[in-house]
Formats: sequence, structure tokens, C-alpha cells
Amino acid sequence: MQLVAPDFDSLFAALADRTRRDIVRRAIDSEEGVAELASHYRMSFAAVQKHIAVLERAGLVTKHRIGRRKVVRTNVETLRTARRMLDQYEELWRGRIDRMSELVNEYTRETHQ
Amino acid sequence: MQLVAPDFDSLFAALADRTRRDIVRRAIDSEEGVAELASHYRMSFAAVQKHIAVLERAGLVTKHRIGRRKVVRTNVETLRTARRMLDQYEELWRGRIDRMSELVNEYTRETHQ
DNA sequence: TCTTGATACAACCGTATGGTTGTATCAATG
DNA sequence: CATTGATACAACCATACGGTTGTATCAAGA
Repeated sequence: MQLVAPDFDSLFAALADRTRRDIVRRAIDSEEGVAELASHYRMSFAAVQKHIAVLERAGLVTKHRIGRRKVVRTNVETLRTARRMLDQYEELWRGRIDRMSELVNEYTRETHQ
Repeated sequence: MQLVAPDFDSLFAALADRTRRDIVRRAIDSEEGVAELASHYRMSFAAVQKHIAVLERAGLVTKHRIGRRKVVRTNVETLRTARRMLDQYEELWRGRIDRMSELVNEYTRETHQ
């Protein structure tokens, strides 16, 4: 269920920061609001808020109002999108290996018959 | 065979650019030098050279002298490192689901016995 | 309704990034 | 060994990024 075309630029850029990766990790199985998340890091509330905004724009987290807090939840589907992107490289690599083996086989047939 | 501790910041940052991802893709199964790679993009030779330097620092490609060219090859192992990082999130997610099912089971035992 | 806890946003600052052009290095080959 | 094809690097510019402080919005609860 892919809602929007994945923007890999902002997706990988969002993952290229230790604090943001840590927020993604925490938001997988916790139900913390922005302030609670911020309390874990040695930077201002506003800085963490900006990190969360970056993650939100990349589709990596969503926010949901609960009482007067806004709880941050990781969107695992977007993580899978990134993973699938890397899997495509792996497939290309596999294809390369296969073509190489094919070449070796042809060489063997042609010269050692 | 992990030579250096992976720097996920520079690794994901390197992947957060369309041109660089395309270079990685090409360098998986081609044997192009820097100039040949550069010819595919509508930017200066130096710009592409810088992109390749970013990929090299992130461990995503290596350069090998062949004749008077320097051929760029993708380091698939580094791509796998990034993939494994994302897999860890998936595992956390699995663990969360498991704990939730566990809770539901306990609830069922305690109330419906 | 008025307060206030929680979040959002704007302005600013230093540094990093992605691009350019120009010059320097370096090794294969005539 | 001098040339030159191929790559590297330095300097510069505009814009983006990660952090700060300060102010504004917004909805829950006394």
C-alpha cells in the first residue's frame, strides 16, 4: 500500500543522522510525545522537534494526538521501502554474478569440448 | 569481513542523492572510469568526481587503476551493511508485535478461562 | 473562560553540501 | 623524455542543515 512515490533523497537523508535514527528506533515500540522523546537527548526541545519534522516529511514517523500530547510512531512501511531499494542493488549484483558464471560456462564449452 | 566500524551517517548521507545512487547502480556491473561515468550526467566532470569521492569515503565504491583510467567499482558489502541496519528496525518491530500478541494471550487466559 | 502544559514556528548563526571554473599531478605512450 | 589523456584538488558561490533562543498556537482541565 504505497500512498506516495518514495522520495529516496529525503528518506536516506533523514536516516543519515544518529539522533534521528535513535528517534526512529524508540518510536517503534514506545508511545512517547515530542517532549518525552526530547528528554533523551542533550539538545534543545526545538532541535528534537525539527528532527521529528524531518522524519515526518520523509514519511518515517507519524504523529497522533493523545490527550494533550502528540505521540510519535514509526512508519515501518517506509523503512521497508528503503530496504527494498537496497535489495534492488543486491539483485543487480546477483545478475552480474549470474552473467559471469554464464560466460565461464560458455568458455568451458567452447574450449574444453 | 568488516574492516572498519560502519559510519551510518556518511553511509546514508551518500545514498541520499539521486546521482550518487545512480553511480552506485552503474558501478555494480560496469567497468567505467571517472570520465566515462561523468559523461552520463549533465554536470561538470569535477562535480561527478566529488560525488564519487563521497561514495568512496562512505565505503560504497572503490577505485582501481586500469591502464590510465581509474575504474570505479561498487562495494556490495557496504550496501549490505546498510541493509542490515534497516533489518534491525524490522526485528524491533517483530519483537513489538510478539509482545503485543503475548499480552493478548495473557488477557485471553485470565478472562476467558 | 482562563490557564497552562505541549507543540509549532520564526529568526538567526556557523558549517556542510553541491555545484562551478581553473590549475596541478600523474602515469601511459609516441 | 616530453606529451597528453585521465584524474585530483583548490577556491569560490549559493543554498541547505543542525543547532540555538524566543514567540505563537492550541487544546485540556481547573
